Amino acid sequence: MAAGSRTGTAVTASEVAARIREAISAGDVVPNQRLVEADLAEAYGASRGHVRTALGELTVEGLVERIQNRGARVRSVPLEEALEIVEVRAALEALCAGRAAERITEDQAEELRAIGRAMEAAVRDGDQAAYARGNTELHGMLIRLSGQRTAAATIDRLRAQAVRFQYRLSTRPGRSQQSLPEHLAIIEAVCARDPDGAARAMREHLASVAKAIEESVRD
Amino acid sequence: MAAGSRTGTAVTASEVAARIREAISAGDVVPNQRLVEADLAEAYGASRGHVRTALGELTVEGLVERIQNRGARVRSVPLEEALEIVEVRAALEALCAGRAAERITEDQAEELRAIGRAMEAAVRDGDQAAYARGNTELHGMLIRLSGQRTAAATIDRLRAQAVRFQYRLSTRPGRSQQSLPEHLAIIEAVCARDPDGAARAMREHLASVAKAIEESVRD
DNA sequence: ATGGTCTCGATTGTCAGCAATTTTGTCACA
DNA sequence: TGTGACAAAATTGCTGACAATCGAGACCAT
Repeated sequence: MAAGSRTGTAVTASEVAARIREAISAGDVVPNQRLVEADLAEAYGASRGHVRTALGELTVEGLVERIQNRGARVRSVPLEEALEIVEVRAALEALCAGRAAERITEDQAEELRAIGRAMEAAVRDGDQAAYARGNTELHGMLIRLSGQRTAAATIDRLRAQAVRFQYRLSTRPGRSQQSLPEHLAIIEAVCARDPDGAARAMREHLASVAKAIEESVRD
Repeated sequence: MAAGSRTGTAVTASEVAARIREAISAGDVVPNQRLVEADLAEAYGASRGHVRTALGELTVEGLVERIQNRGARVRSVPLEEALEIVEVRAALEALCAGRAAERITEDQAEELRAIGRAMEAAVRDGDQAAYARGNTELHGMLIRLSGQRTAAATIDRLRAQAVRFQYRLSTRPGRSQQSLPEHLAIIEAVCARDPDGAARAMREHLASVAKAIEESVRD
């Protein structure tokens, strides 16, 4: 609905896919919501054919579920699978954290510490949005520093699937107080160029995330 | 070419995708080989539209590369990326091996040991095909035992991408002699219900695979 | 021979329309 | 009121035709 259609511009299938991906990430469309081809086509100013192929892409990526003759809906990821995803992310982000610790330069280490300080400040000021931003930056920077493109792509895809749980978590009161020391431990280990320590700290952090997700669903 | 078209049966897009996946795995089509839509349509007895969506799927999976107006080709995975893939697989299969060690029953342990004995016999008899079969069974069984569906799917997808290097490796003389003890160590740790040991043994095994791949390309 | 331009064939990309299927709405009847 | 049958609407699935694009080879001038 928020999406206007610019007349004249031809919107490709991958552009449509990107828009839908964003809409899912932002929570504009919720799990199990139907994605009607004709509606999307009008909303994004694309042909139905392009919308169709976009939905195909998203199905392979695991964001969308399709049933024969019944159309596409946003896939609803069950708790059990979300925990699996966090487990896999733990393995991969631990790998990345270790590699990052091996490769980080002094300038980059200072940048990482700055993120840590910003997150501390955010917790002190109770600024949830700033904390979430720092969280994203931290994980993103470690993945970038690792130079592991395959792991990066895999993590991205998995995170997109579990976005609903991530969202729940970040708005949970007291969550940042708990995770801040975990994040600082990761930063410390990476800046100390301790690969094993960094990997361990990352695994512990994501184990705590898994636990928090489980608790947040119990309510 | 080997693929005949059964007249009368309607071949769906995912069936075509499966056939092409097989063809890539089996080495019937080689990297950089063009995949012409009309040819595939005739070979598999499908419409061009179905072939098109199949190629779309495979592109998202990373098996196929598409260039605007120039069609699809089998993606050629560079060495550097193949090593990244093995690294990611190491992290994920180590996770699976650990979980398998936690969950394995006595019956399953005996089955695992049987695979180990078969692999020993294959090396003794110089039966490369049997060894490769055991290798596949072993890794597959550990992944299944772990119960980690997300990791399983990810590993599958990655392995399909790097299949060319796997193939090179298995035909390399002396390779099985080197990897047999690594495999046996994994089996032993899993059957001893030692998760950390199993994970470590798996990581070491895949580090050795990475090294062997690098060497095999240098020639 | 070399380089440039042009044309043609091969191939991909796109669309509109129709067929098939599911869902929704209506109505008669117990 | 509830239920089943049936018609109508909505939606997806598919195909065939056409437009757009690219590469190869012919042809020509230098």
